[in-house]
Amino acid sequence: MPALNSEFLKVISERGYLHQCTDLDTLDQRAVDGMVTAYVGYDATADSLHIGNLVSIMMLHWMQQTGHRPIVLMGGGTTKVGDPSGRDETRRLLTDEQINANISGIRQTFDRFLTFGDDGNGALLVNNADWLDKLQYIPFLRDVGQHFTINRMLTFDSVKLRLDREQPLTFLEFNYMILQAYDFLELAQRHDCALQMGGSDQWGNIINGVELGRRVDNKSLFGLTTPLITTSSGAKMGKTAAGAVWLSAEKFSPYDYWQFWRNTEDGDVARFLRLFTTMPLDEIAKLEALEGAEINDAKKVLATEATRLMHGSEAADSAADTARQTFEAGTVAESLPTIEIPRDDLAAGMAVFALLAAAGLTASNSESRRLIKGGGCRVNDVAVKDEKAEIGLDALDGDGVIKLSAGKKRHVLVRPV
RNA sequence: GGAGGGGUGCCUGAGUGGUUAAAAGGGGCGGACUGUAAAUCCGUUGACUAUGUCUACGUUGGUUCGAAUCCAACCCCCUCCA
Repeated sequence: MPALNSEFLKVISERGYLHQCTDLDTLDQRAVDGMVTAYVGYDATADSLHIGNLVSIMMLHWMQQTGHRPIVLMGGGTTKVGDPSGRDETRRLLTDEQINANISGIRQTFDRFLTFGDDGNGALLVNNADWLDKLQYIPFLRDVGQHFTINRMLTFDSVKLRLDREQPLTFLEFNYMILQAYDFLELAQRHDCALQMGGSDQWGNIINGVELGRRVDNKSLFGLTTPLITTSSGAKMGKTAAGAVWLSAEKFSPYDYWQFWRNTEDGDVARFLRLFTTMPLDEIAKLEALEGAEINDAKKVLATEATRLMHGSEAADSAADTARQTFEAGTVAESLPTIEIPRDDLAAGMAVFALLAAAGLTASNSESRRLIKGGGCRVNDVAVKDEKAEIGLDALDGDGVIKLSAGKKRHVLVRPV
């Protein structure tokens, strides 16, 4: 790879965000010559983004930090179609209300990473429903559709894989790549956007946009993708006991978020520090040199820094402190997740398995019983042996709470009210 | 429209009348070992205050003492033909 000259691409490349680029040298020169405008699109399939979106968010962040202008494209229009990439099944169709609610949930995340504004390199947030909803079918087919051949569309992974696996692909979904390509064209025309970025699974969709720009407006547009982030043992990143790792604090608490990063595999720590924190590379290099149990120190830095970016310093420090008290000092941290239960219920005696389920540590009473039978449940750090065990007010500790644990890592405080 | 194949638990996938809440693997959860890591080993993996009851093999009915398994209708998917 030739040496990069632009600050933007240097950072992107050194920190590990760069996977593929349509024309790296020319893009590099553009970024040296002046401000580049780039976008990443996010479909509104849920009311929060998740950890898988974080790489591209960080890339937008660095882009702005290095003097360029990021655009966040909310897929209010494309969500109505559904991206078939990487899926065997048609996406569930969402209503307009759901999509709009999801968009308002998602946009909050970006305030942490980008500075929005109309002047200079202030970030923009746009919604492709603004132009897609208004499209006229025949004019669109004539203006845009003529530039796509079915022959070529069938060769893209998003389509090809589905057909190869003999899974149905609806005509609706088949149109997704055209609409995404058209988005790029619109953003190029409206905001002089020259670069689309995204995950490696978006490569096909992205180059369609690049080609459409050249054919329709004779513009030279660029595409750049990030690698799919997996753990060093090969698993897809971002699955925990609770499901996906969400970015919104409502769906996934800062404490859980901190814990997620704290439990990173050894082999991933340095890579994740580069990708998911803004620490200088030389400091990361120092942490990377740690070996054995000392890697835990690097993991704590990773957890705190990543949480700081997402939820702020206060939440990050608090999560780190809660973890320290719980795992290292062996004390009961007041800031652990807490559930409240009626004092009368507790006074009458409550089955531990019911409490586990009520605390959300298990999904059902049956699961609670299995947990207890397997020796995985503790009350105030004492293992519960009898699956029918009950506890009452006498289980309250000096602070008036009960510490309930499922396994070694998941703890909840029970507070009578 | 015609012919054939198929729809099983979170996923993949066995099972063609009865010890089948359904083999096996994956994933998840818990335990042991550790460093809140990985690897490995062990246990567990429908619900219900529970030696039992209920719900579950696309849907709805039927046959039978007994159905994921047989029959009928319907829904959905795939392949080939028109």
